[in-house]
Amino acid sequence: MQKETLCLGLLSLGPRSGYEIKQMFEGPLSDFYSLSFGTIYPTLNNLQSNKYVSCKQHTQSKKPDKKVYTITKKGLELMKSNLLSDAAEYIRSGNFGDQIKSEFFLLILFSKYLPNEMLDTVMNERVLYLKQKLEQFKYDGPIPDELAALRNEKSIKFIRGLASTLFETGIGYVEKNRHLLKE
Amino acid sequence: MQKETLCLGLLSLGPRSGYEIKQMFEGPLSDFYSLSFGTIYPTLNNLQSNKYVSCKQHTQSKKPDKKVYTITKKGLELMKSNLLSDAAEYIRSGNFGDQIKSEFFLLILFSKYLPNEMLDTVMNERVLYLKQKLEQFKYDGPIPDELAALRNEKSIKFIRGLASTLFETGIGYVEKNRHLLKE
DNA sequence: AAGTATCTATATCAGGTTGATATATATAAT
DNA sequence: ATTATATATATCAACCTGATATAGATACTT
Repeated sequence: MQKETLCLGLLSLGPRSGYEIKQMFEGPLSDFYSLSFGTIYPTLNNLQSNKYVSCKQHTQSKKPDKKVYTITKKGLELMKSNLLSDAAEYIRSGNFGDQIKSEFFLLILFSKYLPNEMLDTVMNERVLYLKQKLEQFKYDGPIPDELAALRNEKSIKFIRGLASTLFETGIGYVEKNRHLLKE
Repeated sequence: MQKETLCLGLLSLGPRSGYEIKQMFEGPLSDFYSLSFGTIYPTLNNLQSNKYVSCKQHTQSKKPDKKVYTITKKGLELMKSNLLSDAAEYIRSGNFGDQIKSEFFLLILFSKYLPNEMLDTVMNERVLYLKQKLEQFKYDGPIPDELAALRNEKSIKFIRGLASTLFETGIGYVEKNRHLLKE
């Protein structure tokens, strides 16, 4: 998916700054997709100069200006149109898998060359990480209003459920089978 | 993990050409990690000029030479040493998650802007892909000798089991809950 | 029998992305 | 008082990817 379409899509969920978009990629989206500042900021500037988003500068005393972007009608139309062609391209290409780089997996793959202590630490930290992530996906307590609206979105519900199930399964498998890597 | 360490690690499983390493990334490794030709070939050349791998040219009549690389003792030592520092860095960094770019996830996230037919096709193709992958991970029939040796590796058994469980869970969830995205 | 497509096999490179760094201030912790 | 962390935007070298070039073998199709 083009970075423009992705940024427009995120802005369609509500007005946000570049910094806040990055926070989404580092938080709830981190297990699915990510973009760096070096991509986000130029993309937003480009979208703005083509009138796909509008920008309100929130001047804060002696802090750098906070630029909050809002998607325009023109931007929403472009997003919908691009999304459709992206989906068509996804089908056409035949690449239905995800692009993944897993450091953890590589460490497991070559684990016979690692001391047992190191392998244990890697496993412990990974399981801890997965459990934290699971809690975040399952969390149903109070959150800021603008995020609460997202909770009711069908796609968000579906994704949270999928992520929870997968993380639970992953944790269970690792805890049950990690001993197999030693012995 | 450095590309050198990764290539050495794969060559530690048996001698291979650059093309064959790429095939591993497109096949069984595709859901965990990948490198492109533009990275693999220069890396192998670099490893060779530093004597971490040796190279045997298999001249085939009028086909381009096939360069089969074998890890050296020096290379194995470098690999083990790098692996240890990579594991330490994994712990130190605090980044226990994987780097993921999932086109499928983005299409689901923005699925309310997609026509139902398109969403159905995306879902059908994705489930089909997951089922094929699952079969590959579970497959226990005859395979070439050099691959059969890998089957007995503890790490491979662990990973195949993990992948099978996760794919099964993913397929089950999508089939049971995909209707929630419409309505 | 000729033509098309796909597979093996290596190599290079433009273009795009990342990860690091720079800048500036506020706040929390030590 | 100092250090570390968080907010906030921007830029850029270094690196990686995806595309393209080359070249012959094999498979299939009309």
